[in-house]
Amino acid sequence: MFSVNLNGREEQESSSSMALGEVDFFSDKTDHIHIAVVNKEDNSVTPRELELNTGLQLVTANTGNDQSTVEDGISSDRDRVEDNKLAKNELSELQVELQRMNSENQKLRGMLAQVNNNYNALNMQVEALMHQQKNSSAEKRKIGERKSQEKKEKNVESRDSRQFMDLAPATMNEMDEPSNSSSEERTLSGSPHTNMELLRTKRVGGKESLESDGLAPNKVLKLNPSKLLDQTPETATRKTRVSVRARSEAPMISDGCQWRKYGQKMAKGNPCPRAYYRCTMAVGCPVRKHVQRCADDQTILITSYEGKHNHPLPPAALAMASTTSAAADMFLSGSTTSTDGLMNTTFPARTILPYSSNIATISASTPFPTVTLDLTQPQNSLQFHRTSPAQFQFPLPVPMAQVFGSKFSGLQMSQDIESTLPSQAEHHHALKVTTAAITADPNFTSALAAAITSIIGGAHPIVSDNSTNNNSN
DNA sequence: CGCATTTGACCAGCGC
DNA sequence: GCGCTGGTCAAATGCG
Repeated sequence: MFSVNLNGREEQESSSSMALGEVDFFSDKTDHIHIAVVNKEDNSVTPRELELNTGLQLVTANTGNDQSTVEDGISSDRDRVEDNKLAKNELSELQVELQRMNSENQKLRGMLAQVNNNYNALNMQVEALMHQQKNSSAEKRKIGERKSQEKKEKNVESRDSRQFMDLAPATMNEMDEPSNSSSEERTLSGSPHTNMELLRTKRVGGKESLESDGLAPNKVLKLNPSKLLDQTPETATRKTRVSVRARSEAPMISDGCQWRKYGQKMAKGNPCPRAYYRCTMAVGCPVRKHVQRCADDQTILITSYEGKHNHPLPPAALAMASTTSAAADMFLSGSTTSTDGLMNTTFPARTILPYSSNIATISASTPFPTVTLDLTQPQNSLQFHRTSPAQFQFPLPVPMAQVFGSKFSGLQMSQDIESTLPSQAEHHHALKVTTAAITADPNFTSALAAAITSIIGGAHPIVSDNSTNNNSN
């Protein structure tokens, strides 16, 4: 026996002079309930059939006079009544759940839209910054050229030679083989895209033809960061260096790829030698990496990756490759939607990057724009280094952001703007989980793969297989 | 013997 | 022009 507060039409009935009534739950109909309305004054019973909303409005509560009394009814139908009530309760629960999920979905859509807006705004800022830097460098170059021309003008009697110099860059642009480095450099500053293509073309057939699709040759090092920023995303990604700092006693972190050591040098200011490795998983793979211990803390292993794999990667290598490639691509692609940086991976990083809660910094003060992933910070301490007076911050793709989580020290970029996107607290838990996994797991690749797998819900078969993907070193 | 590593030499960029 | 430095090459060496 319980009281039922009925909304709508039945409530109107209860508020009338025939307030007391009986609800007949024995009816077979689910949408109609027979109510025997009892007149208070003469106790006459008037059978009524009301259309009841059997959905969400049922509330079990005692409401004093304004209530309807439900009788147990006929004992032989008691089971059916119970079943009916259970079904209705279940239905209402499902509808409540559905509503809750809908509202949650709406929230998520809103958040996604907000993040997309932030991302687009940030990309616009990056592009504006690049244009600004490009213009300023072009002005400086013009000034420099003018000064040098004025110097030459003192030595050159004929004015015609100066006019020739002014025309030189445009002319050189159309030449296949620039005759000297200075003119080449002028050419490079003219049209970034064309120039990078030119560089690539020049290298093919040379002694480094194997690397024609790969790393920056020494000539490319002449390019300053502003020029690098002007490159096409595809080319720029190859020139971008992704550096990973991790604590490890091992001489090299296991990242799932096969590497061959081709050199070792003592670097200035560091007692530990720097080892040079190239990827040997495919002939002509342009990917290089440098491994060096930190001078300050020799337990920290600094691994720098350059280039893009030209072959399929094993699952264990996929995580790192996707992460580093996405980092480089993220940094240099601006607003492009190209997934070029993820080439040869089956890991659709961008498709699983709805949110990002991490702040990162990029260093463009080096010859290469360098993305630094710092895994040495204490976990869950959301912080980033400030090693340059001005920096530009933007969110990371989720594979990096969530894998490296709050350990991410940041990407530093010597620019004059600073903006910070709002972090989203709901990701902190996932970040803690993944970063904790990395911290606890001595095998870097395993932790990466496991973390990413957990992030994408196992949609991609990233499986850590240490026995088959061990590093050759 | 084949492959990976080591290591000195070489090259190019850059600053003075 | 010279020296320093980073990066790469290739012969020598080691290892299974």
